[in-house]
Amino acid sequence: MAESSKKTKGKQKIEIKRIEDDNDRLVTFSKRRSGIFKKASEIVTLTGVEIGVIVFSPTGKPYSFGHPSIEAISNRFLRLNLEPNCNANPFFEARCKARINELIECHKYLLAQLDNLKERGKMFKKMTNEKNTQDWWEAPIDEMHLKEALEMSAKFEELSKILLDKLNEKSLGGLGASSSSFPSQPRSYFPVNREKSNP
Amino acid sequence: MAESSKKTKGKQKIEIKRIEDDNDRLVTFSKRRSGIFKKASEIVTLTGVEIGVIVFSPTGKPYSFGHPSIEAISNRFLRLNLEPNCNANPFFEARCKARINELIECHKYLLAQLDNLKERGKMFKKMTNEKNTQDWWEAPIDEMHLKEALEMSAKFEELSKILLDKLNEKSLGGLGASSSSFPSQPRSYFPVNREKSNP
DNA sequence: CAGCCTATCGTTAGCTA
DNA sequence: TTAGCTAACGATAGGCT
Repeated sequence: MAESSKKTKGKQKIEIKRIEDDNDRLVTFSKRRSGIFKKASEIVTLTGVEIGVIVFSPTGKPYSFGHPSIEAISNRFLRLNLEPNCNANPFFEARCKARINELIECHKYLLAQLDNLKERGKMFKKMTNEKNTQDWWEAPIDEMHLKEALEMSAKFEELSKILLDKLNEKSLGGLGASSSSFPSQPRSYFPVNREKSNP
Repeated sequence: MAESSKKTKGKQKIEIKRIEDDNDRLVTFSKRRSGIFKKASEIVTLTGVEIGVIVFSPTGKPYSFGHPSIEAISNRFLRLNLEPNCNANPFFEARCKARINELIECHKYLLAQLDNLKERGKMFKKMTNEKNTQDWWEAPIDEMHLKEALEMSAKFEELSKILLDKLNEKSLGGLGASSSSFPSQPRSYFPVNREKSNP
């Protein structure tokens, strides 16, 4: 049929070079950031590796994705432990701990609800084999995202524990010799390929 | 034409779940790692942002991509200037902030899922007015608890904000007003939408 | 492990809201 | 800035070197 029937031009090929238009650049950034975070999430699920991504938007806002956490990745890569935090503030610490604990509780609750509903969703699917009902149910369920959410929950707990640990350790930690191991390689693009001390 | 003329099956759809076969997992990791690094490189060229990616292979090897460099990203994120001013606690603060933001992201994700399922639950109830189905559905749904969960979520955000504020207060009052360079709302993924001082 | 090869699938440019 | 929508484009599963 006539090409006039096409609603949009669809995705067009673009040159990989700076997008000059401010708005386009921002939109492209947002879309691609999401894409990268999704890819990162997928490679974690598929291969079970650890990954961390940090990106600053054109406006300077930081966004990050990390599994199991940015901190864990960062520490593993930098072989760096938390600074001793000389001027520790007990009040602050206590507050922080309390908050974290509340968040954990809240999160667990949400997760339980989610799991519960998910189960029920499955029951529903089993009970109704008619195609029309199956349709509206099946479409938005998106098993993958549910699974992801569950995994994120596990991650959440882990993060919380790490943070609490750090809060406790904090006053004990020594600064010292930690950070010498940062790779001195030219690490842009592609493998760093450093030798590993513990394979 | 006959399908026998096809040389390969091409890319097949796969479930996003752990690849059990060791070799497949490794190959997929390599391919996708390349893909992610390429995407990272492209977003840099297209939008001129700063990004850092660190990933550990299933065998434990570290690979990284960074623009302008992993250190720069890492430092910017951690609000570290590599200066000998090791007396400070910006490490702790920055990490704490990053953590909170990850939790927020995670939490919002879960909440969205929950909301989604809740909607579906309502639709289901509308569609089935038979008492028996209503029974197994209604019982465990517990609308009140759902509402509670949603409220807790709001509370969660509030708490997060409080915590972030405290973190900021602390850095200003605690040590010298030295480094205000790190945005006071280093929210990762899914902005928290606090007021901004410098848009 | 990295490269090549297709056929497919997933991502996203360009618009609109 | 986030949310659809299309139609193309680009990434990649599977298979083989």
